[in-house]
Amino acid sequence: MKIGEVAAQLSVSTDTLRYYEKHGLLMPSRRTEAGYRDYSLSDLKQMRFILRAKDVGFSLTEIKELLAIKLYKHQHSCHEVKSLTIQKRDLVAQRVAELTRFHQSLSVLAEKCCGGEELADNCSILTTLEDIDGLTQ
Amino acid sequence: MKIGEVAAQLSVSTDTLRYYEKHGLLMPSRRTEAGYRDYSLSDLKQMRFILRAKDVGFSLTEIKELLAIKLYKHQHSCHEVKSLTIQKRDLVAQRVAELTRFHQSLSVLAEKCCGGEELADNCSILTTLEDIDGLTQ
DNA sequence: CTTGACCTTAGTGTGTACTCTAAGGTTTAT
DNA sequence: ATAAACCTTAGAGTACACACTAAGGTCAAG
Repeated sequence: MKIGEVAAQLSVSTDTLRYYEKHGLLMPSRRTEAGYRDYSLSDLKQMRFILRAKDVGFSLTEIKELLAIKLYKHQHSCHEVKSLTIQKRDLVAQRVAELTRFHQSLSVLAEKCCGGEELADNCSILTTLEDIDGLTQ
Repeated sequence: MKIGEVAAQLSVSTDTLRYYEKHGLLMPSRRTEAGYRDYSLSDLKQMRFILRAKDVGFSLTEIKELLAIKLYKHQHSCHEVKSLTIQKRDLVAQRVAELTRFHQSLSVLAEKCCGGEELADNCSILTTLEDIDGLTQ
């Protein structure tokens, strides 16, 4: 399959496929005489793997690690794979916690403000942001 | 106050202060004869505002908007300020939802895997990532 | 045989928030 | 007078994941 067909079938851009190739995530098995990329079914399968891994939140760098393990499965243990997954999960959990704090603070700010057409001269959002410890107390 | 003193007092780098200036967030009121930045107390106050706004999750671009409103409070309404806050809160909520889905998927993956020293030949994380709909079903 | 759709490469641009570097000037203490 | 500690600028580098561009080659249909 040519790059355009793969792109259409998987709903990605040809740029993305070339980008992944450049970064060692997906090399098409062969090239045509004219130098066009020629993707095999197994290439397609690998691209689906990449997209699914992205879907669950792995970065391209992490996916590259997963692919390396996948390629030589018998040289790696389940422990390694699970470890990567847990690490990522914990990182995501941290980020969720941080964003949840943001959300909480923004909610507090929003509740304090009347939100009316009054001039913002005494807007409680603005004053709270000026005021030390305005959100934590 | 010189840039180094401000930086030390607010625990930021001098680079950050220069960066904020370059991007229109904080202009020191004056310069010394030698061209050194000379920050006033009001500049310090504004920097604290910026840092607090960052703490609650506003981006520098959004903080710039807030500062513009703050500077001409009587030309803006509480509605505008609250609107920015709510918008940001909702954006954060979306991101939290996305990351929570990631977290959920990663947890499912992790639970499926034994995590032992077995070779990864049949690792369920790897096979699930290959398998269409493996996570949503 | 030419038009249009496709492909190639290398390289640049995007957004976010800095961080670092080079090459130099200033201030303060000794 | 000189060294250390500070300051200045412009510009490059970092991470992430692409998107876009230019300049050109290839392929299928009419």
